[in-house]
Parts: sequence; structure tokens; C-alpha cells
Amino acid sequence: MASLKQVFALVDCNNFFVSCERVFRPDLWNKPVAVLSNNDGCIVARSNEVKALGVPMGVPYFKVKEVLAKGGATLFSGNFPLYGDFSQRVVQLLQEACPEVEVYSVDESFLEISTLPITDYEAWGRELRQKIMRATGIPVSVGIAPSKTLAKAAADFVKKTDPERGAFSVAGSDEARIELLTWLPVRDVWGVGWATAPKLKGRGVATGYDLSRVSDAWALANMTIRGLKTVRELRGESCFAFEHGGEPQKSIMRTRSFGHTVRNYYEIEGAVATFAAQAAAKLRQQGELAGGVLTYVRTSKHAAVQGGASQVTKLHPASSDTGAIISAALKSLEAVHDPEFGYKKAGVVLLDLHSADARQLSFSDDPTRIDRAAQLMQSVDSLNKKFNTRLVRHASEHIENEKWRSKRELRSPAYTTKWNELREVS
DNA sequence: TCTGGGGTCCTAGGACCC
DNA sequence: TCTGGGGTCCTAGGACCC
Repeated sequence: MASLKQVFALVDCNNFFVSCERVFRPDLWNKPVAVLSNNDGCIVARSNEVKALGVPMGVPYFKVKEVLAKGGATLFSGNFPLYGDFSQRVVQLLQEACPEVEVYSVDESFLEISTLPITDYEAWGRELRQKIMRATGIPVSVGIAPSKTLAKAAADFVKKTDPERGAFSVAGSDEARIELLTWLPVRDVWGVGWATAPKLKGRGVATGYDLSRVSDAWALANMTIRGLKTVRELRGESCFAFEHGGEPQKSIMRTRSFGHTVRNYYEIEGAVATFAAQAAAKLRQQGELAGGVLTYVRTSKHAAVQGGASQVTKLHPASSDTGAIISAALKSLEAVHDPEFGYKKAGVVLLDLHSADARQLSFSDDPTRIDRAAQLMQSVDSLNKKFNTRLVRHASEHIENEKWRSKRELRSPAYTTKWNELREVS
């Protein structure tokens, strides 16, 4: 079979959460808008106007409260279910445009477009952008290239240099690729983070172009194997495979920062049991079993004395039973908890996931007992679904003592409207 | 006073074996 | 008492992503 050279399009929703809020509030177009994280803790989305105020991504809200107020910014507490609805709608449109869609995140998808009859990639990208804008009200940027890393960079380029242009292609043009990489700061290369960027700069690698020109041996020695792949991708060689979807998730996690520093073991136990129960419910919803449970605790990242630890407890046999998963999580908690510390955060991660259909029983397991437990879980899930809340809960969740929960004092009036109840945006 | 949540991948190093 | 190399498997933690 002749293998055709792949062409990737990255479709990136601009300022995604802000753009969703603006669909309901057209008066906020061209006005400064930001969206806050779960506990109104951090800035998780910024309009261009807020970016221009110098507010960085992920910054704690209290640090920029003043500059936002002075700039007349409108703030929203994140309405994440709503953003999920918008996201699905955008993906639907992409699937109509191309059979090969990889949903990379809530606001980004890769398309593999080499088999589509396209004569002008950039014009095709612009057309796709207009279609999405008309149908959803969400502006997107489209980057087109022979590798995912270059497609990401191309979308970034058009968004930052000429957003109305909408799309930028470096497919089939080495001049365009070099123009793009010369513009691209090395810190903004996909896969180069806060730890690697300063090291690279110290060695004279300042742009994406510089990085594309280092030797393979140098890349491998100074970055990881993933770093070497990144370098090759910048040269136009595809190293990160297109994921067609259907690849199962490898872990499920539930984690929350506490509203205050927690010293009381009973309180942490309740939090960890709650996370474990929520993760177990998600696990069953996906029709999967977990082979291990990791529990971790940690102090505030800003505490004078830092502490934190994690431990895995195996599940034999693999299970999706809330009771079994809570027991495992609490066993790990006992091992990692140190009374010397006050903790600010805890989490539970379910590991080694596989489909419940493929369940392997060992000789010592009693299938009847396991089936009864599964039936109980089914009843719990259907009750909780019916009442749209976690009505039935495990005793160890200590629901009479949930002081660890964080407060959301700044919660702004959240729209509960679902996407499909909206009129079309014309 | 106040610093998110959910993921993946890679590596170093310990435990264990011959 | 001191002294080896090579291999696997597992886990904790780092780095990165959105």
C-alpha cells in the first residue's frame, strides 16, 4: 500500500471559555473578559483584552484582582458543563468536514486531511473557520502542517499575528515553515516547558528554528526521547501519531484543594473516601475496572515546610466496587499520612484500567459474591442518577464533616442553559 | 485571608534475581 | 572482609499538556 504523506490540521478554539460566555453576552465582544477556575482560584481563560492587561494564564485571581477591576473586566466562574456542550458541537462540525478527527482537548482537535480533495489548504481552513463561527459563535484558528507540532505552531502564529486571517498552512512550503519557526519562541514550542526552555536558551537555542537545527544526538542528550521527536517534528517529520480515537484512558483521578489547611485525620479520611467514591462512579460509567488505587496528600505549595507523598494499593481482583476502592484508598492514605504536616490537597487516582467485559477472575474469587456487589453498585448508580446527585454515599465519606471543601464566594450567576436549547447564532 | 483539575509519558533508582 | 556485572520489574516523582 502506498503511504501518502500525512497532513495535519489543528483547529484551536480562541480563548475558548471566554468565547462560550460571549455567545450569551454579545455585548462583551471586544471587552475584557476572564474565566475563573473551580474555586475561583485561578484565571483559566482570558480574552485578548485581558491578555493585553498583562494578566498571565493560570495566575491566582487575588494577584490580579486589582488590575482586572481597573481594566473593567467581566469575570465568570467556570461553567464547565456548558463548555463541554460547546466543545461537542464544534467536534460534530469537524467530523462533518473530515472523517479523521482526533479530539485532543476540550478546545483543540487534530484533523488528518491528506485524503481530502483540497487544492488550497489555507482557503479550506478559512472556510472551516467560518462554518464553525456561523454554527456556534466560537472563533477558531486553523494551523496546517506535515506534523502535529508544526500544526500547533501554525495555529498559534495565525492567532497571534493575524487572527482574522483564520488559517495558516506550512504544508508543502519550506519557506513558510522557516518563517513560522523563526517567529516561534522556543518556550512556545509544543513540548518545551518551563524547565527545558531556560536550559535551551542558555545554550543559544532561542527560537523554534534554532531548535529544528540541533543534532539528533544533542537533542537526545539534552532533552528526552520525546524532545528528539519534537525536534524532528519541527523539521516536518511526523513523529507523534494521529490517534484515531477509541484508545482507552489509562487513569481516572479526583482531586481537590481544601478550603483550609487540614490537620485532622478524620477530615482527610472523609475527603479521600469522597474522591475514591466519585472516581469509582466514573469508572463504572465507563464500564471499566481498576487494578490499583493511588492516594496522595500534599501541603500547600507555598507552605514554609513542604511535604507530600503518594502510594499505590493494588486491587485483587480488579474492581469497580466503591467499597473496595475506598478501602484501598484509605489503606494508602494511612501509609502516606504524616501527622507532622497540615495538608492543603489530596487526590485519588485509579490505575491499570481495563474493560469490565474482559474481567479476569482468579480461582479464589467467588463470582456470585462479585456479581452481587456489582448489582448493589448498579442500584446506587441508578438512584444517584435519578436524583441527579450523589444521594447514596459510603459511611467513610464522613458527610457530616466536610469542612475540607473550599468555598466559592465569588461564584457569578452561572448560566444553566444547555447548548441545544439555544437559538442558532446568525 | 486568597494559588485549579485532569491527564500522559519518561526516567532514576531500589529491590530482586542469577 | 572485600568484591561484580547484567538483567528485569516496579514505583515515585518530574515534566509537560490543556
